[in-house]
Amino acid sequence: MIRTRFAPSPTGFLHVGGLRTALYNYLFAKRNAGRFILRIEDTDQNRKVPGAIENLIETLKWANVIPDEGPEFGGDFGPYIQSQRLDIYRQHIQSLIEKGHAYYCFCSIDRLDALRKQQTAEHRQPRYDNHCRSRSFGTEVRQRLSNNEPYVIRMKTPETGTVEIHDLIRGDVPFPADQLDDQVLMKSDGFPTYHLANVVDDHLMQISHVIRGEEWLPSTPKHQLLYNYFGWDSPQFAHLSLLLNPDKSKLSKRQGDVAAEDYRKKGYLPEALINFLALLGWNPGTDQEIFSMEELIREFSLERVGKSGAIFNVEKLDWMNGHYIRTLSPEKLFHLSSGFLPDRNGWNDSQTISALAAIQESLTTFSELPEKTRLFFTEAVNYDAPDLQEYLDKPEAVTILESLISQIEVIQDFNGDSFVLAIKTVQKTTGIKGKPLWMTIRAALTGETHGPEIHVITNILSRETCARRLQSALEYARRQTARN
RNA sequence: GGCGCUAUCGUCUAGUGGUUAGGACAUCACGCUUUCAAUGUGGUAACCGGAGUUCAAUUCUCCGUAGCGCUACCA
Repeated sequence: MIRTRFAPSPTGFLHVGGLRTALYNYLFAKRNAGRFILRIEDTDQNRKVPGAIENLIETLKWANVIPDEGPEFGGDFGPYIQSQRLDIYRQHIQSLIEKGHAYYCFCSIDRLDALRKQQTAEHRQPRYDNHCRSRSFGTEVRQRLSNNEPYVIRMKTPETGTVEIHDLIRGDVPFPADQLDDQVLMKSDGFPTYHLANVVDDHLMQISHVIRGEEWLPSTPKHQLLYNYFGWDSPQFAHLSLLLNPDKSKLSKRQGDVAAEDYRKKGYLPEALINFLALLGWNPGTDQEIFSMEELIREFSLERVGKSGAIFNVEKLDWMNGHYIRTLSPEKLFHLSSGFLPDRNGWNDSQTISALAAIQESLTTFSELPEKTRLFFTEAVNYDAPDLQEYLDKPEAVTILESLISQIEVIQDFNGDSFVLAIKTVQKTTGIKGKPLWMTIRAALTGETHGPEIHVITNILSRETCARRLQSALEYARRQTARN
C-alpha cells in the first residue's frame, strides 16, 4: 500500500512551495490507489502559531488536496499531531540509548555557542565535538540525571565510511560519514527534534514514500542511520527541487506572495493554482498544459519530476487563471466571485450575471472585478479622465449626443441591436462616422475608452440608464466646449 | 569555509550520440474586433565554459564556473 504524507510545521500560512509538496504527495498516492496523510510537526514550541493548523487545513481543502488521514480527518495511525505523541518518542529514544546508538549530552547552550564560534574562527566546520559521547553509561550520567540537570539526547553517528541514500529523483547520493553531526534527537524541553519524530512517525504511520523539499536532502543520511538503528526498513525518498524567486533565490516574501491563501485572496481559482504548481517541476511528456485534478492523478509519476529549481512565474499563473475563468459558466462565475464584487448599486443577481458574462473573457483574476464592472454598476459616470477628452471635449460630441438621445427616445424595442441601429442613424444625420462617433458614444456610456462591445453593453443597460448617461455626457460636453 | 544538489529560449519545460533542438507563458508583427480583451496566423529567442571519449557531443566522462540548499536543543 502506497502511503505518502505532508508534514508541515504550523508556523504560519501554507507556503505555495508547501502546497506543491502536498500536491505531489497527494497525486502520487492517488495515482497508486494509496493514501495521503497530513501530519502536523509541532515539535518546536517556540515557533508555534495559534490557528495555524486550522488555517493549513482550510487552505488544503480550498485547493482540493484532501488528506485521507490527519487531524480532523481521522485514521488508524493517530494522533497526527506530534505534540500529542511525546510518549511514543520517549520510548523510542530510550531504546536507542539502550542499544548504544544515542547518549545523554549535558553541554550547555553557552558551551555549544562558544564551540561553534571558535570553530568558525579557525575556519573549521562548525559541529558538535562529541564531548559527552563517551560517558553514555557512566555513573556520572546517572548522578547528573538525578540532580535534574538539563540534558539533550544525541544520536551517535559513525566516524568513518559513507552513508548512501537512494533518492527516486536524484539517484544514489553518498555522504561521507565524518560530515554527519551527532544530531540532537531530544531537546531539553523533552520534545523530540524533527529528525527523530519524523523517522519514528513515518515508520509507525507506515509511510512508503517520503516526498519532501530538497532542503531535507542533507539530513537524509541521518534519517537513514536512524532507520538502521531501529532495525526498520526506510521508506523511499524523493526530494523535490525548490521554488524560487525571479532572481533565483529561495522563494520568499518581499518578492511576491508566498502564502497559498494570498492567491486565494487575490482571486485566483484553486484549479489554476494547482495546475500551475503541478507543472512547476513535473511534466506529462506531452504538449498538454491544462490539467484537471483527475487528469493530474491519472498522469502523475515521480519519473517525470525534474531536478532543477523552478522560478514561480506569476505571468503564466495569470494566463492559466484567465483560462480557467473563461471556462466558467456566467452563473458559476457569479457564484465563485461574489466575494470580490463591489457595491452593485441595486443590480440584482441575474443582471449581475449578464454583466459578468460581458467582461468574463477579459478577466485575469477576480480582484479586477471592481474596476471591470464599474461601467455597469456605477451610479454616475465620471467624465474627467484625460483619455476621454479627445472625444468629449469637442463640439462633435454635442452633435452626436444630441442626435443619439433623440434617436433612442423613439426606439420601440430597446436592446443592443436597436441601439446600434440608432447609432447608424446618427451617423447618417450628422455625417460623423468611424472611431470619433463610436468612441464618443462609448465614452459617454461608460466613462472608459475600452470595454465590451457597444451592443453588448447596451443589451445589459436599460434605456433609462443609457439615456441618463448620455444626457450627463452631453451636459459635460457642452460645458467643455463652452469653456474653450 | 565544508558537504550536497542543480545547469536547454527572459520564464516553465520536452528531447536526442547525427533533429530545421519541440511546446507553453511572456514578447513582437499581422488578421479579426469601428475600443480593450479573447481568438487566429506568423516571427524573435536556448543547449554555462574547457578538456576528454567518439567518425560525430547539447546529449556520455572529468574539471571548472555559476546558482541554490544544508552546515541549530528550527523545521
